[in-house]
Formats: sequence, C-alpha cells, structure tokens
Amino acid sequence: MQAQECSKLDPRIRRTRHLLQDSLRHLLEEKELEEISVQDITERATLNRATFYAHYTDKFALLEEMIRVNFLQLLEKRNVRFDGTCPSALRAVILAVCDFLVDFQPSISTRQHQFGPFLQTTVIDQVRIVLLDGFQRHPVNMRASAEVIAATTSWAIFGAAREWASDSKRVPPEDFVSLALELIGPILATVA
Amino acid sequence: MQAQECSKLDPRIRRTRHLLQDSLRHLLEEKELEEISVQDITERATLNRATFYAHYTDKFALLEEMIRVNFLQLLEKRNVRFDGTCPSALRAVILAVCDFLVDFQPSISTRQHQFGPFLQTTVIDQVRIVLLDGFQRHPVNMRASAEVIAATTSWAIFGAAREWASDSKRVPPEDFVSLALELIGPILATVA
DNA sequence: TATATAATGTTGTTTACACAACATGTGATG
DNA sequence: CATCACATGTTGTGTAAACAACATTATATA
Repeated sequence: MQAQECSKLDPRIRRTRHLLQDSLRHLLEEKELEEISVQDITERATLNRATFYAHYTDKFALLEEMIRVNFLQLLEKRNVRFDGTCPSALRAVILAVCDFLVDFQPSISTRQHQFGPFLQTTVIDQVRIVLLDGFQRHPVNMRASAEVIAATTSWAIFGAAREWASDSKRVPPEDFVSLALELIGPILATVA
Repeated sequence: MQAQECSKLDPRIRRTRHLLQDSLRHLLEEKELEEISVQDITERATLNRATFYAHYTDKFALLEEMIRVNFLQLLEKRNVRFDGTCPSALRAVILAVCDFLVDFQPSISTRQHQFGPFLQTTVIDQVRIVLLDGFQRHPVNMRASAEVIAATTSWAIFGAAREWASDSKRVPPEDFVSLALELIGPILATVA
C-alpha cells in the first residue's frame, strides 16, 4: 500500500494517486471532509471507485498521505534536514510547520470535525520522525531517550505553531519562531 | 483509431489522449513542431512511448485531432449549427474561424513550416463538413452540387480569415466578418 | 415496520498501459 | 568509412485500471 521509492514506481500508480490527492484537495476547498464521499473523489479524479480501494483503505488514508507528502515536499524544497541540534536547524523546522499550517489550513475554524485532528497527528508524526532521524545521525547526550525528546518536541512545536496560526492578529512567522525557539529549545538542550 | 462517441469511451483512453494533446499544446508554446519528438510528447504526458503509437500513427495525427477537437469545441460552445443558409448562420461560422485563428496561432509568422499547413487543412475540412451537414439537413436549390459549394465556401472563409488574422493592424473581428460576408455570401446564394 | 436511497467495501473478468527489447533509419563527428 | 547518438516504429509479457455485480450498512421517508 505504501511508497517504495516513489521514483521507481509504475507511472500508472503515481498518476492515479496524484489524481486522487488532487481531487481531494479541490473538494476540500468546497466541502467539509464529512460531506465528501469516495464516490465524489473518484468522480472528480476520473477514476473508478474500485480503483480507489486498490490504493487506500478509506478517505482518511488518502488524506493522511496527502498531508504527509505535502509537508515533506515543503521540507525538501527548503532543504530542511535537521542535521544537528543547533538552534538554526530547529528554527527551520518550526518555521516550516508555521508556514504549512497557514497554507494548508486557511479556514481552521471551519475544519474542526475530522480534518483538524488528522492534520495534527500527521504533521506531528512527521516532525517527530525528522527530529528522531536527526538525533540518530548526530547523536548527542540527552536528559532522556531520543524518542521521548522527539515526541515532546514535536508536540510542542505543533502546539505553538497552531496557537500562532489560529491568531487572526498574528505576528510575522519569523518573529514568532524566535519566541517559540526560546520555549522549545530547552527541551532538547544537552546535559552540561 | 477514432472517436466512437467520446462520452462512452473507456476513461483510460480519454485520459491518455487528453494528456497527449495537452502535452503537445504546451510543447508548441516552447518549440517548433519540427523540434518536438514523440519522446518529448510522451515524457511530458507521463506516458510510455509505445502507448502513443497505440493511439496515433505519428505526431501529425495527434496535432490533427487536437486542432479538430478544439475547433469543434469552439463551435459547440457558441452553439454554431449552420441550421440554414441565412446570413447569420454563415456569419457565426466565419467569426468562429477568425477567433480560432487568433487564439490558436498567436505567432503565425514563426509557425510556417509544418504547423501552418496542418492547421489550414484541418480547419478547412471541418468547416466544409459543417456546411455540408447544414445543406443536407436544410436542402436548397443551388447553382452547383452541395459538395462543390461547401468546398469553395470553406476555402474562401479560411483564406479571408487567415488574411485578416495575419494583419497586425487588423480591424475588430465583427467588422471584418461583415465585409467577408459580402464576398462569401454570394457563393452559396440560391438560384432565383 | 417496511422500503427506498445512498454509500461502502469486495470480487472476477476484460481492456489498456508500462516496459524492455529489437529493428530500422538518419544525421553528426572522428 | 565507421560509429556514435538519437528518433521512429513494433512486439510480447506483466501489471493496473475499468466495469459490472454483489453484499453490507446506514439514513431517510411512507
């Protein structure tokens, strides 16, 4: 059901998944997730409904992949690698989450029922993986296991970013990231 | 190789042909037709080269269909039916050809080698068919066979429209059509 | 309660596409 | 002339998508 080096995958599969993701993206601009049926998605994608089930178990799986891929593409585009525990690496990750939320969730207030939680868990999980990957490639002494640090940090980042993004009179993202960094940085500060 | 009620055609076939036509359309905005290979077309369409040959014999066949479909869609959109020999029906046809040339051939001077002749024969042939179809559904006495009248008229329309379209200081299309109508109308005037 | 409507999943068969391989042709460069 | 690079067509085999059909579940409506 999953990735397998997106690049060397059958073009028909890539195209089909892309069509489904595009379809859902557009439908979400018109309707709530609850109002969107698999039928709707495949119709707009000019695909058969049975084909959908060959790729995803339900619309939530599609949404999950969509969010995940989009977020990773944003990181990729900005060359965010988390190659160390220096503040600048963390800064880039936080900024990416902030910008992603603004892009992807333009009407956060109207998207509370099923969409919000999905975005949340998916983004947090990706951030967690990015952090964990960074810790493993650049090991440092820490007050707790890398897993706990990564989990705590990723939730903190999302929580901060979400609060900022939902503020109608929010400050510029760069300014906010500096503030967030002061709060979040200490979580992964190495022992003296 | 051909249509078969576009609507009840396998979606995969419709999608493939649409992708190929889109691809060629975009490539023509960057290169000359001579510089475009089947390889280029299928690459941009994310299709296999062999698939191209399952649909078209060569890039000219693709171009032919592309022009034909686009022109017919323009007629469709304007509800041009040529339901009679009255001047207004002919006016609509001439106007459609004028607008199509302006849309489709923005840089006529740079497209002379292979592209121009193809556009030409394809559009003329479609106009001829539209006229012939109109004659058959609304028969009238004429000075010559419907075939000869239709052929002569279609070439005259294209010739006039092309001359107008290639004029950098051309008058508005509506004005030109009135003039063209005076020249072309007499071709299909019925006997007294 | 019955029943209509609509969505979800699943299955088997048919058709279209991907791909590698090969033959052929053509122009450029040594 | 050789040969390198590249484009055109074609073929056989494997895989993905289309489609109809069916069972299931849920939500209305009479």
